[in-house]
Amino acid sequence: MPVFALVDCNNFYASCERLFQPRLRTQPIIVLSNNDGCVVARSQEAKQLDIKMGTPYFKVKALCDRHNVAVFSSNYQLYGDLSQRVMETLRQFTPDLEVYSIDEAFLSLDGFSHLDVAAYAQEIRTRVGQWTGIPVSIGIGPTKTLAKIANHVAKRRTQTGVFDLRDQTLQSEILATLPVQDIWGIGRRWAKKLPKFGIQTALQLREADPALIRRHFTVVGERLVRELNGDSCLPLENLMAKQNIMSSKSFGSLQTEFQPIAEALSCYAARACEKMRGQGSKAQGIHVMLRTSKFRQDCPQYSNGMNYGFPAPTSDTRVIAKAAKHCLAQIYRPGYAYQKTGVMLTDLISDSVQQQDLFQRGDDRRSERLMAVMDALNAQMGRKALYLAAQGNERSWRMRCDRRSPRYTTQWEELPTVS
DNA sequence: TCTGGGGTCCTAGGACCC
DNA sequence: TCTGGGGTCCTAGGACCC
Repeated sequence: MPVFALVDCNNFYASCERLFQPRLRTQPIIVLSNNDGCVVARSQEAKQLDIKMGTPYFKVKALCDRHNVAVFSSNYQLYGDLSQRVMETLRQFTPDLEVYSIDEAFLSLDGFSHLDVAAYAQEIRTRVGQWTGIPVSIGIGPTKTLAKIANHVAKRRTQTGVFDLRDQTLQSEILATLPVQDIWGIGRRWAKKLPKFGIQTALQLREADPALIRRHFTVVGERLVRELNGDSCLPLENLMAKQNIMSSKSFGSLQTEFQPIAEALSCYAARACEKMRGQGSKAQGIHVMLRTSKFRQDCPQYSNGMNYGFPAPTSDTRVIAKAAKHCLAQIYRPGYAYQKTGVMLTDLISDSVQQQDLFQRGDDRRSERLMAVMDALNAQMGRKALYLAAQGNERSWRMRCDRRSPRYTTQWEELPTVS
C-alpha cells in the first residue's frame, strides 16, 4: 500500500517573519497580501484573536492596534528563499517529493515501510526545525487526501506535530468528526450542495455511492470518495514546467489613463517573461486582462480580456511586452477607474523541443543572448538593473507595501546585523 | 481611504471533418 | 424534398487549490 506524508509549514509567512525577529516570538503576527489588502497569514496568537484568513486589513486594523499585533507586508523574496531551504532539507529524506505549494510538500514513503514511519516523520520534523528554523506538521496516510486530513489532525490535536492515519479504525473515527467542507478538494459550492445528498461528514462522503457522486460532482468528486476509502487515485506529480504563467496585480490606487496602465502591464510582462525563461519555456500566445474594481459599485464597471497568438513561440520580453500593449490598446476604454491589469503567457512549450523555424533562427539566437544577459544582470544587481523603457520610471501605479521586512537572505544590503 | 495573486482540472457546446 | 453518426479540437466557464 502506498504511504504518503504531507509536510506543511506552520503559519508559514508568520514563521518566516519571526525567524529574524526573535522579539516577536510571543507577539501575534499577521502578514498582508499584495497591496496590503487582505490578511493571508496569521501566527497562532493572531488566530486566537479571531482574525480570519482573507479578511481585508482595514476591517481588523483597530483590533490589531489594540492587541499590539505585528503587521507585515508580503515579503515574497524572503518566503521563497526559506521555502527552498525547507524543500532541500526534505529532499534529503526521500527523492520522491512533490512540492505542492510554497509551504507544503507531499513525500512518498513507500520504500520506508520496514521502518517506523511515524518515527521517521518525527525525525524529518526535527531536522527541518534545526536546519531552517521553520516549524512543520506532518500527516501520514495511504492516499494524498488522507495524508492531508492527517496533517489537519497533527496541527490541531497533537503535541508532536505528527499524525499517522493509516489505520482504518482510526480513519473511521477521525472522518466521523470531520465536517465535509474541511476535506481537501471540497470548496464552498460543493460544501453547500453535499448536505442535500445527506452528506455532512467526511465519513458520510466516504460511504457515498461513487456513481452518484460522479453524476453530481464530476470525476473529481468520485476520485475524492475513492481516496477517502484508501484507494490512491492522485499520484505524486513530478514538478513539471508550468503550462501558463500569469502576472497581474492591483494598482496602488485606481488608474484612469492609458500610459501608466501600459507601463504597469509592461512590468508584469517583463516579470512573467523572467519566470518563463527561468523554467526554460517559450510562449505561443498571451492573454491580457483589464478591469475596474468590483468593490466600487459606485463607479462604472468594465472588464475585458484579449488573446493574441505569436507567429512563432517566443520568450523575448520586447516582443511580448509589445504584444501586450497592443492588446491593452484594443480593450482600454477611457472614462473608467481601473483597478487591475495583467498578462498571462499561454501554451508554453519547452524551448528545447521547439520546432525550428528556418527564417527566424538568427534573430532568435540574438534575442536569447540578450535576454540571458538581462536576466543575469538583474539577478546579480537587483531586479531593476536593466528594463524596458516601456516599463516607465515613475511607477505611480505601484503597489503599496509599507510594512515589508528586510529581504534578509536575498539582498546584501538587507542582511541582518548583529551588534 | 483601504478588499491578493497565481495556478490546475473538468465539462459543455460549437465548429469542423469524414 | 429528404439531411447520420461519430470523432476531434477548441473555447468559455466553473469548480477547486494555496
